[in-house]
Amino acid sequence: MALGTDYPRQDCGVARALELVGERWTLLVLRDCFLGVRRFSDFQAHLDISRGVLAQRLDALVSSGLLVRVGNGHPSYVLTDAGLGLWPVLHSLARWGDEQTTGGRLRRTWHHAGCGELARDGRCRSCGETPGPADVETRPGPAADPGLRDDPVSQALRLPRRLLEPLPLR
Amino acid sequence: MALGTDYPRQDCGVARALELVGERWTLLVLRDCFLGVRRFSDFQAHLDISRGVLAQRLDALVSSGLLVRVGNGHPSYVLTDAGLGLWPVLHSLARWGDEQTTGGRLRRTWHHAGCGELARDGRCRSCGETPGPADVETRPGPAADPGLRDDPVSQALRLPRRLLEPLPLR
DNA sequence: TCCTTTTGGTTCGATGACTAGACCAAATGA
DNA sequence: TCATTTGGTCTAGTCATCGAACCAAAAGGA
Repeated sequence: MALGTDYPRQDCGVARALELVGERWTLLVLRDCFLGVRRFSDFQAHLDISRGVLAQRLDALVSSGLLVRVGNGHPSYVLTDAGLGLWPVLHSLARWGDEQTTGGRLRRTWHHAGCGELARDGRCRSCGETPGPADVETRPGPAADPGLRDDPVSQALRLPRRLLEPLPLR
Repeated sequence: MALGTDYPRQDCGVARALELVGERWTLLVLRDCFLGVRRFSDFQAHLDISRGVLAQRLDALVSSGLLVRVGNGHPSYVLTDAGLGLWPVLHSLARWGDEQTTGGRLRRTWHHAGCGELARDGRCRSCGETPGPADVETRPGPAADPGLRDDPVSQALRLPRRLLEPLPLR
């Protein structure tokens, strides 16, 4: 890997993970994948990321096997099993970020679909299971700021959504 | 925050979290804090990080309230409650990084002290509890590479260690 | 079919971040 | 008291990221 992106002499899973997902924007691209974003222009509209960096991040995620490029023409980018394994990381990171900056109120809530809300450790408060991302539903939470963005992706995310399902755009 | 480090127009806990801990090296500094590293020179010896960036990261972590500087002379850097809240993130990230790069064998294992090994979701396989970091013990795992480093911190981490306790150095 | 628009990029120059290495003052230890 | 360690700062060079312009292929409409 290129200088400035790897940690070659660290014997630790955190360092190996950060070589795959530690660059600027990468975890936000993957978060969007969980939310149902799949196409280049939708990532761009939702993230305000420069096109060059977005192209480089998508390429890197595909070549490291976290995303697959689906379709010949204008492709979709879809999480692989390796990418799906990041769900616990992204869920705990989202919760911690909200806790630090809103005093515990969430910008977005996470639910075991048809059951109960998820606790901090990812378990359903109602049934005690730890659902995978395909069984999780998300909704805007009490600390959401609807005035911050108005792109089509943000609009679609104002309704309850099942994770991983493509957003109803275009 | 400086340009290139924040995500000002993202209404999401992940973005807020990454503004606090998303810069290069920051999560590895915090990982070292959980492992018991507390002093500037020990971070430097263990991380091979440039001194300027290490100083900037420690300053930033102190001013965002994730670390406190303890002592007048040569200070120690110790996790606050806010910093301790990152334990689930770092544990799941370490596991995922190992899974991606060693085929599931761990570079380091995590145990509920005096009880059982931790599962991927942080629960003790033996008693079912989810211990906080103060009750977790860590040991080199089957995928550890003892030839990679030979600094004093790495040597101290070859024995079982309780998280958060200062390493027996100097 | 042709024409237009959208999409998915690439390329460019400017700016900001990270690097290794030199340097230094205060704290510590003998 | 003196030498060494520690915890930094500073600098010049390299690398990454930025916004903007540009472009070809794909998709959609007449």
